[in-house]
Amino acid sequence: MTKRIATWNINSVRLRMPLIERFVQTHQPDILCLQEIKCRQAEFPSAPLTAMGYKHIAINAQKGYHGVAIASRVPFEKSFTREFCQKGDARHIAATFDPGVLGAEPVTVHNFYIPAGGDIPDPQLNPKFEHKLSFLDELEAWTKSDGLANGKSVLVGDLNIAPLETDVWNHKALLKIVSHTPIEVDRLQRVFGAGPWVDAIRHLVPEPERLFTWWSYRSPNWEAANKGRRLDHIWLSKTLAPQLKTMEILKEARGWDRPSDHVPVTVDLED
DNA sequence: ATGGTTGGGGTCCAA
Repeated sequence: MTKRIATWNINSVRLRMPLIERFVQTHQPDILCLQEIKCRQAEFPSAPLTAMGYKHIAINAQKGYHGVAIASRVPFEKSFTREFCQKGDARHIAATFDPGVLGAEPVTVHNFYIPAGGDIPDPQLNPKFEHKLSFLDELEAWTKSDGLANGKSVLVGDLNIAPLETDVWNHKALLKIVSHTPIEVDRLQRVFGAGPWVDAIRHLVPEPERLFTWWSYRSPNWEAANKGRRLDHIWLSKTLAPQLKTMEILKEARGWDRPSDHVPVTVDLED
């Protein structure tokens, strides 16, 4: 059976439960990775998710900010989190699935919410940008030391970086805008250069086709202006690439009532 | 170059 993995920066999970229900009804993801849940552990809407079939839930929460969760219809063997930059932020959670769920071998799904990085693209002047770069450095070191890509791994989430020229609406205009600056794109490339990783979305839809997963709230006519960026990602260990069948970026979700500024991204993996 | 909007928590910060 093919399994569908979805990633979605939900921007307050409590507020968006009607949107999650709508997405689940139409797309039936098996494994749903959420970022920016913005609630404490006890406030996470586990009951309605369980009622929708997501009986296996792992949460890394903090009050008010950030927070990530994995809700799955298929059981996972274990889940774990890692703290980055010793800041106490809830920006990572992972779940390891037994052989038979996502192929013949165990597969770990990592769900990330990488720091946005503030406005000024200079780590000397902007501690948030420094945090973002440090987070990426730590992630690179971890993927190397633990051989994340050598095993069977899926890495999803809001990485807050649009690495390619066609991942933004205007490459030149955004070169000094945090999310598309050469310095952070270089760091991200180092993360994924540290192992044999495949950008699942670009593997299926290569450049120069433009792909966006986020449109700012600050643009009243987001659809007409279409000044988007591809901030949300799904990467696979290269050994999983043969199982990759399809992907979808659900752009229409940006137009739903009281939307997140990010839309769901899904891939289908054959086992 | 600037300002635009949204969410959470609480009278401002993060995105």
